[in-house]
Amino acid sequence: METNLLKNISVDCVIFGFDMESLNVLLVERTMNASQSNDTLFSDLTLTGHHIYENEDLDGAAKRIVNDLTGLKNLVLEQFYSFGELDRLQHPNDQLWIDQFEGALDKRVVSIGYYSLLPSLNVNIKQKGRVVKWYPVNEISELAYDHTFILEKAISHLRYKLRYEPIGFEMLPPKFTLSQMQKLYEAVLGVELDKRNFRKKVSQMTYVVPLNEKQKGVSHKPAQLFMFSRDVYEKTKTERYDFFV
Amino acid sequence: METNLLKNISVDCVIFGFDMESLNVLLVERTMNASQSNDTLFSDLTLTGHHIYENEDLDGAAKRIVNDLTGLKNLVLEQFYSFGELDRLQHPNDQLWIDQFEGALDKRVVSIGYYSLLPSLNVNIKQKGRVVKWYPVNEISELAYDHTFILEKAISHLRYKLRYEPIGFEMLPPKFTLSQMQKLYEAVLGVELDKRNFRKKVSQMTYVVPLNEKQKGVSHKPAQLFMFSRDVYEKTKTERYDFFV
DNA sequence: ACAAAAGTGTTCGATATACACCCATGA
DNA sequence: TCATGGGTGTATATCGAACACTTTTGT
Repeated sequence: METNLLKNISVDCVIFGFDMESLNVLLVERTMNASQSNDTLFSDLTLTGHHIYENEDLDGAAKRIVNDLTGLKNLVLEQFYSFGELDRLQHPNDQLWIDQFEGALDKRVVSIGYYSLLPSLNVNIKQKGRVVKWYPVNEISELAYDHTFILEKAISHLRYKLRYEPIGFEMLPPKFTLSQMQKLYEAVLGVELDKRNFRKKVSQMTYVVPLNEKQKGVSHKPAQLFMFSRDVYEKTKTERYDFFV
Repeated sequence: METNLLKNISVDCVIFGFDMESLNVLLVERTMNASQSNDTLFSDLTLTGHHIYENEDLDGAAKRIVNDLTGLKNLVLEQFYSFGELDRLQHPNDQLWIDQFEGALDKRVVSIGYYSLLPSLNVNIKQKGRVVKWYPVNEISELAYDHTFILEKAISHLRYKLRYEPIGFEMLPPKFTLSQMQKLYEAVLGVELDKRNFRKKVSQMTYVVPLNEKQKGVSHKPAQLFMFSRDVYEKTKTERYDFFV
């Protein structure tokens, strides 16, 4: 069914997850050994991406890439920016890697950036011989290729969007407490929020609906559980037309 | 200096302008005549775009495309979204056009969308045998290719951004009145604003600075002139970390 | 009984909204 | 002197920020 890969176009996916502590990203280890001695030449981390097929659209490619890694379907995927700098794959390490493993592909590649929000950290990552792990976004240093830049763009896009729209619930369990939701907002926005003021705001979000159910098995007062209703959100949202200073 | 065109990648530019009345877009007529009879087979409108060169980055390609059409350099250019639907160039008219004028290019093209804001409508458009005109965004019906979709994305991106950041001054003359600025905001946001409340907000924008100069030659009370200082803006802006319901 | 997180209200200042009249100029 | 758009202030309602104690559960 799938045909040729387009050698100049790829999709890179920034896969975000939340573990009730910090905002995390899935990264793949890229380790290159010398062909004879087997010494490690370099070892670094990349986002997950792939070239697109000729008969596949961009959203489809993003879906395929995340699905190949996590086995998940129907997840939130959003395109946020495209990257086409001339030198984006020109680091010597990148060149070595590309020559060895992707020799047929072109050195000039424009990559379309997508991000995905995962339901939780309990997903089973399909490792396929590569080491894939979650890393807290605050503890990531330099990535391979231009992936540090791509990640930064993704984070600021996510942050920007969360400020005005209810995204992010996909990183919480289907039933969540308000404290969990608050921690998510704090992790994404990188700021501490006041509990009472937070709850006052949330109580105006008609699409965050209380369930007839409480937390169980916690050694403190069990919290009320809530769910996010995209349905209610879509039906009640109104366009904002004013502007802010 | 420039080398090969990448056959699978193009950049499309949405060029916005403002004439103190409405928000406008530059569109190019695409008219196809039958080879013998010279009857018009179809005639419609497109945005302006072009494939990118192998040794040119995305921003550079966008700059080149707008410069070719307007002769302007150093204008605001911002990437907003990329378009890669399989059927985006599959309308029979598009196929006819591509076969005739761009035969060497591939039928599978991913296009990176940029928008540009022009200083005014007084720019000299380089016509190059094509008919290029400004059209009020509210009066545009169907465009060629997937350009209606691209335009819609561009408008909503512009609108979204104007609500939170001072962009759009590039569509005003360097010295402008508050009424002109208000009309711009109304045209972009698609809403009427209260004059006194608008001015109250603007007076908090330290980067909109009054000049020692007034309008001349108008048959009513001459208005105070203002300028936009990006410098002041960059120095005084603070990150917002809170969120809205 | 203790530890741990849940849950709750008020005050104060800032900001948004609604609204109407006089002013300076050119024709 | 008239037509045209420029320029201004106040009252009211709403929203954001700061802040501390009681409740419920498991151990």
